[in-house]
Amino acid sequence: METEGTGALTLRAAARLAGVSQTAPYRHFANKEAILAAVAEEGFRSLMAAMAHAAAAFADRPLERLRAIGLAYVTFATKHSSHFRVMFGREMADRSASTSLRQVATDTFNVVVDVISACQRAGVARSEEPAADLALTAWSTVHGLSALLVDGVLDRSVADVADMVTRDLFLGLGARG
Amino acid sequence: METEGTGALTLRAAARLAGVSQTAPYRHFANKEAILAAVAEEGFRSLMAAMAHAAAAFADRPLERLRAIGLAYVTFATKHSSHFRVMFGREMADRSASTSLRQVATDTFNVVVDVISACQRAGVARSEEPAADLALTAWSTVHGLSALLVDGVLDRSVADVADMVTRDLFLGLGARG
DNA sequence: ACGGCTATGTTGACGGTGTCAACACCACGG
DNA sequence: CCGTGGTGTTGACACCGTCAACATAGCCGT
Repeated sequence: METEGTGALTLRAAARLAGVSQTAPYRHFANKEAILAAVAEEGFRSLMAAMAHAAAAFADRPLERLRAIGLAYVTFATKHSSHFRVMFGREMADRSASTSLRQVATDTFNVVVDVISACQRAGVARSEEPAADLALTAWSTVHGLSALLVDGVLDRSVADVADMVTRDLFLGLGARG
Repeated sequence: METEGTGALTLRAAARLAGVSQTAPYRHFANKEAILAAVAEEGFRSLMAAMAHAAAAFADRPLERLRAIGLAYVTFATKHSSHFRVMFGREMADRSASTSLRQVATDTFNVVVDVISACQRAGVARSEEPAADLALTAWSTVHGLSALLVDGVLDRSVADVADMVTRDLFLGLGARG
Protein backbone atom coordinates (compact mmCIF):
# COMPACT_ATOMS: atom_id res chain seq x y z
CA MET A 1 0.00 0.00 0.00
CA GLU A 2 2.77 2.40 0.95
CA THR A 3 4.77 1.80 -2.18
CA GLU A 4 2.11 1.20 -4.81
CA GLY A 5 -0.94 3.11 -3.68
CA THR A 6 -4.28 2.17 -2.26
CA GLY A 7 -5.32 0.29 -5.34
CA ALA A 8 -2.57 -2.24 -4.73
CA LEU A 9 -3.96 -3.20 -1.36
CA THR A 10 -5.57 -6.35 -2.58
CA LEU A 11 -6.60 -9.27 -0.47
CA ARG A 12 -4.65 -11.67 -2.59
CA ALA A 13 -1.53 -9.52 -2.62
CA ALA A 14 -1.63 -9.28 1.16
CA ALA A 15 -1.92 -13.04 1.37
CA ARG A 16 0.99 -13.50 -1.04
CA LEU A 17 3.05 -11.09 1.03
CA ALA A 18 2.27 -13.12 4.13
CA GLY A 19 3.19 -16.27 2.27
CA VAL A 20 -0.19 -17.90 2.70
CA SER A 21 -2.94 -18.87 0.34
CA GLN A 22 -5.28 -16.25 -1.01
CA THR A 23 -8.20 -17.25 1.16
CA ALA A 24 -6.31 -17.50 4.41
CA PRO A 25 -7.22 -13.89 5.38
CA TYR A 26 -10.83 -14.98 5.61
CA ARG A 27 -9.92 -16.89 8.76
CA HIS A 28 -9.11 -13.56 10.41
CA PHE A 29 -11.39 -11.01 8.74
CA ALA A 30 -14.95 -11.22 7.50
CA ASN A 31 -14.13 -9.54 4.21
CA LYS A 32 -12.00 -6.87 2.63
CA GLU A 33 -13.90 -4.05 4.31
CA ALA A 34 -13.06 -5.50 7.70
CA ILE A 35 -9.37 -5.52 6.82
CA LEU A 36 -9.55 -1.92 5.67
CA ALA A 37 -11.36 -0.97 8.85
CA ALA A 38 -8.55 -2.52 10.86
CA VAL A 39 -5.93 -0.71 8.80
CA ALA A 40 -7.83 2.54 9.24
CA GLU A 41 -8.08 2.01 12.96
CA GLU A 42 -4.37 1.43 13.24
CA GLY A 43 -3.89 4.59 11.20
CA PHE A 44 -5.90 6.64 13.65
CA ARG A 45 -3.85 5.36 16.55
CA SER A 46 -0.70 6.19 14.68
CA LEU A 47 -2.02 9.67 13.91
CA MET A 48 -2.92 10.25 17.53
CA ALA A 49 0.56 9.20 18.55
CA ALA A 50 2.09 11.62 16.06
CA MET A 51 -0.07 14.46 17.35
CA ALA A 52 0.71 13.63 20.95
CA HIS A 53 4.41 13.55 20.18
CA ALA A 54 4.24 16.92 18.45
CA ALA A 55 2.28 18.43 21.32
CA ALA A 56 4.61 17.16 24.01
CA ALA A 57 7.13 19.91 23.43
CA PHE A 58 4.63 22.60 24.37
CA ALA A 59 3.20 21.35 27.61
CA ASP A 60 2.10 24.71 28.98
CA ARG A 61 1.60 26.70 25.78
CA PRO A 62 -1.78 25.64 24.38
CA LEU A 63 -1.60 27.80 21.30
CA GLU A 64 1.69 26.33 20.17
CA ARG A 65 0.27 22.95 21.01
CA LEU A 66 -2.74 23.53 18.80
CA ARG A 67 -0.59 24.55 15.91
CA ALA A 68 1.78 21.64 16.45
CA ILE A 69 -0.96 19.06 16.24
CA GLY A 70 -2.33 20.75 13.13
CA LEU A 71 1.03 20.54 11.43
CA ALA A 72 1.44 16.96 12.66
CA TYR A 73 -1.88 16.12 11.06
CA VAL A 74 -0.89 17.48 7.67
CA THR A 75 2.53 15.88 7.92
CA PHE A 76 1.04 12.53 8.75
CA ALA A 77 -1.38 12.78 5.84
CA THR A 78 1.29 13.56 3.28
CA LYS A 79 3.86 11.16 4.65
CA HIS A 80 1.44 8.24 4.88
CA SER A 81 -0.92 9.25 2.14
CA SER A 82 -2.23 5.78 1.34
CA HIS A 83 -2.89 5.10 4.96
CA PHE A 84 -4.63 8.46 5.24
CA ARG A 85 -6.83 7.64 2.29
CA VAL A 86 -7.90 4.36 3.81
CA MET A 87 -8.68 6.08 7.09
CA PHE A 88 -11.15 8.46 5.52
CA GLY A 89 -12.04 7.13 2.11
CA ARG A 90 -14.99 5.06 1.23
CA GLU A 91 -13.20 1.87 0.33
CA MET A 92 -15.29 0.82 3.28
CA ALA A 93 -18.91 1.39 2.31
CA ASP A 94 -20.03 1.97 5.86
CA ARG A 95 -17.55 3.18 8.41
CA SER A 96 -20.06 3.06 11.25
CA ALA A 97 -20.10 -0.72 10.85
CA SER A 98 -16.94 -0.89 12.93
CA THR A 99 -17.66 0.63 16.32
CA SER A 100 -14.04 0.57 17.37
CA LEU A 101 -13.12 2.54 14.26
CA ARG A 102 -15.78 5.09 15.07
CA GLN A 103 -14.46 5.25 18.63
CA VAL A 104 -10.85 5.89 17.75
CA ALA A 105 -11.91 8.55 15.23
CA THR A 106 -13.84 10.47 17.86
CA ASP A 107 -10.94 10.03 20.27
CA THR A 108 -8.74 11.74 17.71
CA PHE A 109 -11.22 14.56 17.36
CA ASN A 110 -11.36 14.96 21.12
CA VAL A 111 -7.64 15.65 21.19
CA VAL A 112 -8.34 18.77 19.18
CA VAL A 113 -11.29 19.74 21.35
CA ASP A 114 -9.14 19.46 24.49
CA VAL A 115 -6.39 21.65 23.12
CA ILE A 116 -8.89 24.26 22.03
CA SER A 117 -10.48 24.21 25.47
CA ALA A 118 -7.06 24.88 26.92
CA CYS A 119 -6.60 27.76 24.50
CA GLN A 120 -9.93 29.22 25.59
CA ARG A 121 -8.99 28.95 29.27
CA ALA A 122 -5.71 30.67 28.49
CA GLY A 123 -7.62 33.43 26.76
CA VAL A 124 -5.96 32.97 23.38
CA ALA A 125 -8.96 31.49 21.59
CA ARG A 126 -12.42 32.96 21.23
CA SER A 127 -14.42 31.61 24.12
CA GLU A 128 -17.95 32.71 23.30
CA GLU A 129 -18.28 29.54 21.26
CA PRO A 130 -18.16 25.87 22.36
CA ALA A 131 -14.73 24.33 22.00
CA ALA A 132 -16.26 21.49 19.99
CA ASP A 133 -17.48 23.95 17.36
CA LEU A 134 -14.14 25.66 17.00
CA ALA A 135 -12.52 22.26 16.92
CA LEU A 136 -14.69 21.20 14.01
CA THR A 137 -13.64 24.27 12.07
CA ALA A 138 -10.00 23.61 12.85
CA TRP A 139 -10.32 19.98 11.90
CA SER A 140 -12.07 20.86 8.65
CA THR A 141 -9.33 23.26 7.66
CA VAL A 142 -6.46 20.97 8.44
CA HIS A 143 -8.22 17.94 7.03
CA GLY A 144 -9.15 19.79 3.86
CA LEU A 145 -5.62 20.93 3.29
CA SER A 146 -4.41 17.40 3.86
CA ALA A 147 -6.96 16.03 1.41
CA LEU A 148 -6.01 18.53 -1.27
CA LEU A 149 -2.33 17.75 -0.83
CA VAL A 150 -2.79 13.99 -0.72
CA ASP A 151 -4.99 14.00 -3.79
CA GLY A 152 -2.40 15.98 -5.73
CA VAL A 153 -4.63 18.98 -6.33
CA LEU A 154 -2.05 21.40 -4.98
CA ASP A 155 1.51 21.59 -6.17
CA ARG A 156 2.90 23.94 -3.57
CA SER A 157 5.30 22.91 -0.85
CA VAL A 158 3.65 21.09 2.02
CA ALA A 159 5.49 22.94 4.76
CA ASP A 160 4.83 26.43 3.37
CA VAL A 161 1.21 25.83 2.76
CA ALA A 162 0.59 24.16 6.11
CA ASP A 163 2.27 27.01 7.89
CA MET A 164 0.25 29.61 6.09
CA VAL A 165 -3.10 27.91 6.43
CA THR A 166 -2.78 27.24 10.14
CA ARG A 167 -1.88 30.90 10.66
CA ASP A 168 -4.87 32.11 8.66
CA LEU A 169 -7.11 29.71 10.49
CA PHE A 170 -6.15 31.39 13.71
CA LEU A 171 -6.48 34.92 12.37
CA GLY A 172 -9.60 34.40 10.29
CA LEU A 173 -10.29 35.84 6.88
CA GLY A 174 -12.14 38.87 8.11
CA ALA A 175 -10.59 42.30 8.60
CA ARG A 176 -9.84 43.13 12.21
CA GLY A 177 -11.35 46.00 14.11
CA MET B 1 -22.79 6.04 -9.51
CA GLU B 2 -25.37 8.33 -7.92
CA THR B 3 -27.48 5.49 -6.64
CA GLU B 4 -24.93 2.82 -5.79
CA GLY B 5 -21.75 4.63 -4.93
CA THR B 6 -18.43 5.11 -6.63
CA GLY B 7 -17.61 1.44 -6.54
CA ALA B 8 -20.50 0.74 -8.88
CA LEU B 9 -19.08 2.95 -11.60
CA THR B 10 -17.70 0.09 -13.60
CA LEU B 11 -16.84 0.19 -17.24
CA ARG B 12 -19.00 -2.77 -17.99
CA ALA B 13 -21.97 -1.43 -16.06
CA ALA B 14 -21.74 1.86 -17.94
CA ALA B 15 -21.70 -0.04 -21.20
CA ARG B 16 -24.68 -2.13 -20.15
CA LEU B 17 -26.53 1.04 -19.19
CA ALA B 18 -25.79 2.47 -22.61
CA GLY B 19 -27.00 -0.74 -24.17
CA VAL B 20 -23.73 -1.48 -25.91
CA SER B 21 -21.13 -4.16 -25.53
CA GLN B 22 -18.65 -4.00 -22.71
CA THR B 23 -15.74 -2.91 -24.86
CA ALA B 24 -17.57 -0.20 -26.78
CA PRO B 25 -16.37 2.51 -24.33
CA TYR B 26 -12.84 1.89 -25.53
CA ARG B 27 -13.79 3.55 -28.82
CA HIS B 28 -14.33 6.78 -26.89
CA PHE B 29 -11.92 6.65 -23.95
CA ALA B 30 -8.42 5.27 -23.61
CA ASN B 31 -9.22 3.49 -20.35
CA LYS B 32 -11.20 3.78 -17.16
CA GLU B 33 -9.06 6.62 -15.83
CA ALA B 34 -9.92 8.69 -18.87
CA ILE B 35 -13.61 8.18 -18.25
CA LEU B 36 -13.24 9.18 -14.62
CA ALA B 37 -11.29 12.25 -15.65
CA ALA B 38 -14.13 13.24 -17.96
CA VAL B 39 -16.67 12.66 -15.21
CA ALA B 40 -14.56 14.72 -12.82
CA GLU B 41 -14.25 17.52 -15.33
CA GLU B 42 -17.98 17.63 -15.83
CA GLY B 43 -18.31 17.70 -12.04
CA PHE B 44 -16.10 20.75 -11.77
CA ARG B 45 -18.14 22.59 -14.37
CA SER B 46 -21.29 21.67 -12.51
CA LEU B 47 -19.77 22.85 -9.24
CA MET B 48 -18.73 26.15 -10.79
CA ALA B 49 -22.23 26.63 -12.10
CA ALA B 50 -23.68 25.97 -8.64
CA MET B 51 -21.29 28.48 -7.08
CA ALA B 52 -22.02 31.08 -9.73
CA HIS B 53 -25.73 30.63 -9.24
CA ALA B 54 -25.40 31.01 -5.48
CA ALA B 55 -23.26 34.11 -5.87
CA ALA B 56 -25.58 35.82 -8.34
CA ALA B 57 -27.94 37.00 -5.62
CA PHE B 58 -25.23 39.11 -3.99
CA ALA B 59 -23.79 41.04 -6.88
CA ASP B 60 -22.42 43.94 -4.87
CA ARG B 61 -21.89 42.34 -1.46
CA PRO B 62 -18.64 40.39 -1.70
CA LEU B 63 -18.79 39.01 1.81
CA GLU B 64 -22.20 37.45 1.33
CA ARG B 65 -20.96 36.22 -2.01
CA LEU B 66 -17.99 34.49 -0.40
CA ARG B 67 -20.17 32.78 2.10
CA ALA B 68 -22.71 31.79 -0.53
CA ILE B 69 -20.13 30.02 -2.67
CA GLY B 70 -18.76 28.27 0.38
CA LEU B 71 -22.18 26.95 1.28
CA ALA B 72 -22.78 26.03 -2.35
CA TYR B 73 -19.56 24.02 -2.29
CA VAL B 74 -20.59 22.01 0.75
CA THR B 75 -24.09 21.56 -0.60
CA PHE B 76 -22.79 20.31 -3.91
CA ALA B 77 -20.45 17.89 -2.19
CA THR B 78 -23.14 16.34 -0.02
CA LYS B 79 -25.82 16.32 -2.68
CA HIS B 80 -23.57 14.75 -5.33
CA SER B 81 -21.23 12.87 -3.07
CA SER B 82 -20.17 10.22 -5.55
CA HIS B 83 -19.42 12.84 -8.15
CA PHE B 84 -17.48 14.81 -5.57
CA ARG B 85 -15.43 11.77 -4.71
CA VAL B 86 -14.53 11.16 -8.31
CA MET B 87 -13.52 14.79 -8.72
CA PHE B 88 -10.97 14.63 -5.96
CA GLY B 89 -10.27 11.02 -5.20
CA ARG B 90 -7.47 8.95 -6.54
CA GLU B 91 -9.49 6.61 -8.65
CA MET B 92 -7.38 8.35 -11.24
CA ALA B 93 -3.77 7.64 -10.40
CA ASP B 94 -2.50 10.86 -11.93
CA ARG B 95 -4.84 13.78 -12.23
CA SER B 96 -2.29 15.96 -14.01
CA ALA B 97 -2.52 13.55 -16.94
CA SER B 98 -5.61 15.37 -18.10
CA THR B 99 -4.69 18.99 -18.71
CA SER B 100 -8.29 20.05 -19.20
CA LEU B 101 -9.14 18.59 -15.82
CA ARG B 102 -6.31 20.50 -14.24
CA GLN B 103 -7.50 23.62 -15.99
CA VAL B 104 -11.08 23.46 -14.83
CA ALA B 105 -9.92 22.76 -11.28
CA THR B 106 -7.79 25.87 -11.19
CA ASP B 107 -10.65 27.83 -12.77
CA THR B 108 -12.80 26.75 -9.86
CA PHE B 109 -10.14 27.86 -7.40
CA ASN B 110 -9.88 31.21 -9.12
CA VAL B 111 -13.53 31.87 -8.48
CA VAL B 112 -12.69 31.86 -4.78
CA VAL B 113 -9.63 34.03 -5.28
CA ASP B 114 -11.68 36.62 -7.15
CA VAL B 115 -14.34 36.85 -4.49
CA ILE B 116 -11.70 37.22 -1.80
CA SER B 117 -10.03 39.96 -3.79
CA ALA B 118 -13.34 41.76 -3.91
CA CYS B 119 -13.69 41.35 -0.16
CA GLN B 120 -10.26 42.84 0.33
CA ARG B 121 -11.08 45.82 -1.88
CA ALA B 122 -14.28 46.33 0.09
CA GLY B 123 -12.25 46.28 3.29
CA VAL B 124 -14.04 43.31 4.82
CA ALA B 125 -11.20 40.81 4.46
CA ARG B 126 -7.68 41.08 5.77
CA SER B 127 -5.66 42.63 3.00
CA GLU B 128 -2.12 42.32 4.23
CA GLU B 129 -2.03 38.87 2.71
CA PRO B 130 -2.35 37.78 -0.95
CA ALA B 131 -5.87 36.87 -1.93
CA ALA B 132 -4.60 33.53 -3.24
CA ASP B 133 -3.31 32.62 0.21
CA LEU B 134 -6.54 33.46 1.95
CA ALA B 135 -8.38 31.61 -0.79
CA LEU B 136 -6.36 28.49 -0.14
CA THR B 137 -7.29 28.61 3.53
CA ALA B 138 -10.94 29.12 2.67
CA TRP B 139 -10.86 26.31 0.15
CA SER B 140 -9.18 24.00 2.62
CA THR B 141 -11.80 24.65 5.26
CA VAL B 142 -14.78 24.23 3.02
CA HIS B 143 -13.26 21.28 1.22
CA GLY B 144 -12.31 19.60 4.48
CA LEU B 145 -15.80 19.97 5.87
CA SER B 146 -17.21 18.57 2.64
CA ALA B 147 -14.84 15.62 2.77
CA LEU B 148 -15.71 14.81 6.37
CA LEU B 149 -19.42 14.99 5.59
CA VAL B 150 -19.17 12.99 2.39
CA ASP B 151 -17.07 10.30 4.01
CA GLY B 152 -19.60 9.91 6.80
CA VAL B 153 -17.21 10.93 9.57
CA LEU B 154 -19.60 13.54 10.94
CA ASP B 155 -23.16 12.86 11.86
CA ARG B 156 -24.34 16.39 12.44
CA SER B 157 -26.71 18.26 10.16
CA VAL B 158 -25.07 19.57 7.01
CA ALA B 159 -26.70 22.98 7.11
CA ASP B 160 -25.88 23.69 10.76
CA VAL B 161 -22.32 22.62 10.46
CA ALA B 162 -21.69 24.46 7.21
CA ASP B 163 -23.13 27.62 8.65
CA MET B 164 -21.01 27.43 11.74
CA VAL B 165 -17.77 26.56 10.03
CA THR B 166 -18.01 29.33 7.44
CA ARG B 167 -18.66 31.81 10.22
CA ASP B 168 -15.68 30.62 12.23
CA LEU B 169 -13.53 30.69 9.14
CA PHE B 170 -14.26 34.37 8.81
CA LEU B 171 -13.77 35.16 12.48
CA GLY B 172 -10.77 32.94 13.10
CA LEU B 173 -10.09 30.83 16.15
CA GLY B 174 -8.00 33.41 17.94
CA ALA B 175 -9.32 35.78 20.56
CA ARG B 176 -9.93 39.30 19.28
CA GLY B 177 -8.30 42.41 20.60
C1' DA C 1 -21.83 5.80 -58.80
C1' DC C 2 -18.26 3.60 -56.54
C1' DG C 3 -14.30 2.17 -53.62
C1' DG C 4 -11.99 2.96 -49.61
C1' DC C 5 -11.26 5.00 -45.11
C1' DT C 6 -12.73 6.07 -40.53
C1' DA C 7 -15.66 5.75 -36.68
C1' DT C 8 -18.05 2.67 -34.11
C1' DG C 9 -19.38 -1.73 -32.38
C1' DT C 10 -18.92 -6.88 -31.44
C1' DT C 11 -16.94 -11.41 -29.93
C1' DG C 12 -13.80 -13.92 -27.47
C1' DA C 13 -10.17 -14.25 -24.59
C1' DC C 14 -6.57 -13.19 -20.75
C1' DG C 15 -5.15 -12.42 -16.05
C1' DG C 16 -6.64 -10.48 -11.86
C1' DT C 17 -10.06 -9.91 -7.98
C1' DG C 18 -13.44 -10.84 -3.90
C1' DT C 19 -15.78 -14.54 -2.11
C1' DC C 20 -17.63 -19.13 -1.07
C1' DA C 21 -17.86 -24.23 -0.19
C1' DA C 22 -15.46 -28.26 0.77
C1' DC C 23 -11.75 -30.43 2.61
C1' DA C 24 -7.27 -31.01 5.55
C1' DC C 25 -4.45 -30.50 9.49
C1' DC C 26 -2.79 -29.52 14.02
C1' DA C 27 -3.07 -28.50 18.94
C1' DC C 28 -5.20 -28.57 22.99
C1' DG C 29 -8.70 -29.77 26.70
C1' DG C 30 -11.97 -33.07 28.71
C1' DC D 1 -7.22 -40.53 23.43
C1' DC D 2 -10.65 -38.56 20.90
C1' DG D 3 -13.15 -34.57 19.45
C1' DT D 4 -13.41 -29.87 18.56
C1' DG D 5 -12.06 -25.39 17.09
C1' DG D 6 -8.70 -22.56 14.90
C1' DT D 7 -6.11 -22.20 10.81
C1' DG D 8 -4.91 -23.18 6.15
C1' DT D 9 -5.63 -25.10 1.32
C1' DT D 10 -7.82 -26.18 -3.25
C1' DG D 11 -11.07 -25.33 -6.58
C1' DA D 12 -14.58 -22.81 -8.33
C1' DC D 13 -17.77 -18.72 -9.52
C1' DA D 14 -18.91 -14.25 -11.24
C1' DC D 15 -17.11 -10.01 -12.15
C1' DC D 16 -13.61 -6.67 -13.64
C1' DG D 17 -10.26 -3.92 -16.99
C1' DT D 18 -8.17 -4.64 -21.17
C1' DC D 19 -6.65 -6.36 -25.66
C1' DA D 20 -6.76 -8.41 -30.44
C1' DA D 21 -9.42 -9.63 -34.26
C1' DC D 22 -13.21 -9.02 -36.83
C1' DA D 23 -17.58 -6.66 -38.59
C1' DT D 24 -20.38 -2.79 -40.29
C1' DA D 25 -22.08 1.62 -41.64
C1' DG D 26 -21.53 6.23 -43.34
C1' DC D 27 -18.97 9.71 -45.46
C1' DC D 28 -15.46 11.56 -48.99
C1' DG D 29 -13.04 12.11 -53.09
C1' DT D 30 -12.77 10.48 -57.56
